[in-house]
Amino acid sequence: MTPNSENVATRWLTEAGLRPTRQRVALAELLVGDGKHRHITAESLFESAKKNGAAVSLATVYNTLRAFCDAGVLQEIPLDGSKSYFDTNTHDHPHFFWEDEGRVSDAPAQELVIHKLPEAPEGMEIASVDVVIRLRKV
Amino acid sequence: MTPNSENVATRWLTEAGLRPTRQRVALAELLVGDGKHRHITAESLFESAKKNGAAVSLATVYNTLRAFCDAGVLQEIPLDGSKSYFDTNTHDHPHFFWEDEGRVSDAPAQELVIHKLPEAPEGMEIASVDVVIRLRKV
DNA sequence: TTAAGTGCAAATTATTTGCAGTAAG
DNA sequence: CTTACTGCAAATAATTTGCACTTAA
Repeated sequence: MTPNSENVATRWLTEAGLRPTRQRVALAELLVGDGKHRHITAESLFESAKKNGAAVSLATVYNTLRAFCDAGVLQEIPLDGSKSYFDTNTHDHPHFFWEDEGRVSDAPAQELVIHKLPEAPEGMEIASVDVVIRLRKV
Repeated sequence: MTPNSENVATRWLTEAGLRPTRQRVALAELLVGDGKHRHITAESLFESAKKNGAAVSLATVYNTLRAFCDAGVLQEIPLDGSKSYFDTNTHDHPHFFWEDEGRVSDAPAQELVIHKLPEAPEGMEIASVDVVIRLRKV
């Protein structure tokens, strides 16, 4: 927790048009406090919060993640399987999914070059292009 | 239902090493009976089965879809959101996801050209590359 | 002051499982 | 015959919601 991580978190929230409540600031601090991107699930964020002594209920973690997504400062990573994964990096970029660990990480974006992309059908536009590279042990 | 769709379905099952029971043949017929690819959910397949007079329980639909995936003749489509989608086309190919309808369709594969792909990290190999193009109304 | 946010516990949704019965090889 | 499959109902897992309480603006 850097000295100004709370300010970073608070700014991040207000810029997204979200009221910086105690719980939200605590969660935002864990997400963007050090300027690095994170890949989390509701459960994993809830655990880190507890570890950091932040009193937040699991329901609030869910509601907060949903609010962050709606505000556009967080993005859900499309994976099959039961849990939802979120990423603080909201730019289109590829992900590695480590099948045996059930873990997500960023794939180097500059190493993915899409040369040609299908056009959106009539009356539609492309909201995003999600690329997930699934990895398994050799 | 073409005259030989039952044979197609039965062959599809036995080739996958699955016992062609009455329920499985009925479901396989709905999936591959006419040689076209399908995008379905457990619920949607259950509904079509009922509509076609096939008596199959929902639990069996789930178990069967899981068995088909394990056998490699069906593939889960990675999407966020609560439901699981499945595709009878098991080759790596891009999908359109129609956000407002919650529907999946194939994107023209020949129009996606990936020119450069991140390498798999040490000790890992790429199992598949999933590309989902999310569409929204203009 | 007041609308938005929070925390429980209960509800919902998608999916899986235990187990007794049924059927395919 | 024997082992895998099926169906139900109950269990589980992730997530959402209703509602009384709290708090930021």
